[in-house]
Amino acid sequence: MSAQAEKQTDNRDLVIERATELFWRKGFDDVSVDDLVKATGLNRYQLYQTFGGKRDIFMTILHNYIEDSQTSVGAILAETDVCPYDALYLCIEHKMLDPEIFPAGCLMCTTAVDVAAKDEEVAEIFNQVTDHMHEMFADAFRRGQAAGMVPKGRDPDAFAELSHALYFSTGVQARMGRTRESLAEAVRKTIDSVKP
Amino acid sequence: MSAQAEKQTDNRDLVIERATELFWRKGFDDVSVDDLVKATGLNRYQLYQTFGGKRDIFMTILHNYIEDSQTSVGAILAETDVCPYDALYLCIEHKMLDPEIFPAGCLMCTTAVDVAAKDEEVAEIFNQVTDHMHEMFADAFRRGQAAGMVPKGRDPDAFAELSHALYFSTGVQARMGRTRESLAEAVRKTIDSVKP
DNA sequence: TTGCTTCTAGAACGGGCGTTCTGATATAGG
DNA sequence: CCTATATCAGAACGCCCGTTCTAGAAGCAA
Repeated sequence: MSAQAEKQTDNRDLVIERATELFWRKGFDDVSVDDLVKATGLNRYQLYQTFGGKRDIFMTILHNYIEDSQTSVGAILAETDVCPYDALYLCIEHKMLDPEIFPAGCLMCTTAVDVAAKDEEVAEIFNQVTDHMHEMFADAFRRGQAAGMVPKGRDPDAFAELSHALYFSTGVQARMGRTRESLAEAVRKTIDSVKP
Repeated sequence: MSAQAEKQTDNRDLVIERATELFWRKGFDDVSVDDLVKATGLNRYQLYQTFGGKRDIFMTILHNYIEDSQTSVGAILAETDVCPYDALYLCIEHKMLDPEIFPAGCLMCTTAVDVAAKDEEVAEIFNQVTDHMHEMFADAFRRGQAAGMVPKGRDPDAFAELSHALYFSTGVQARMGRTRESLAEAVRKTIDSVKP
């Protein structure tokens, strides 16, 4: 019983992981329920019973993806001996420039363009996530200021906005055929050029 | 004959304008041929005879959009009495923050995420456009340096990459429910914070 | 008017979608 | 072993898509 429950959990996590990979790479519209059946190993019956439908599966993996993103970005920004600008690069590198992920970009970024534009619920979620991420980057910058790593005169909110800009633009450019190396160098160069 | 030819041209331009508006706002996949028939006033027969099919219509309006973008961005960057950073803001404002356009974002940006990721021809076009835009921004920066408006020590390529980053991220954020005012202020603030 | 070409509106077609249904199969309790 | 419940694979359904086809209206020269 306990072993079975555990196996169920494992399965669910694995299913979410496989579905995430699919939506991330192809975008919501280009993933069919057939694709999900093939990728997850679940049949239609299980898929509909467990999640409810295609959009419900998507919402589940989206929430999961957001939580993971916030956790990993938070962990990188929490490193007290890394200057905020370098931490920003590490966040982008970790989320989008890993060869395992590239050129899928960022699921939030892709979803923002093709789903959020026509789905208010998703748009509202993204507004909240964006606000939260903004605070995380601004806080990291303030900690960097307190630690004397970045000048006190700079505006933490401006740093947060710059972070968003680099993050989202990397998510777009990854999907439009630019090479990983070229993109990584561009991000690195841009950050270096605005570093105090 | 000449009047008819002129009317034809007018019609074609109008058709392209209407189709562009549709694809820009909704994205390639969410525009049906029925939508195009209703929006353009052309019937299926004319549409297929004139352009060839949905993807051909899209490629036509995409090329047209790119040409217009390069022209208008080039014109803004050519203003010799505006510093490159301010010109960058004006470009973004003109292309994406106009209330007439907002919150459609940028057609290239949207297409990059949902079409270019699965269409090599479109990806190749975007690589060329991106390179061209990069040169335009870098050149403008060099002219600004020559005119003494920005310090000679800064890297024009880094400025061009920053321009891309702000441009693309604005294209994403416009479509995810952020208000025009908030986005405009964010762009303004980010640019100000990295200005020398 | 007649006869011929051009254009029009929408029906028709084949295919893929998300979702639901169903008859066969596996599993578990008596 | 037998029966009842749970699970399965995929057939079926209704819908919308891009594209093609077609019967008839409109335009026009003779």
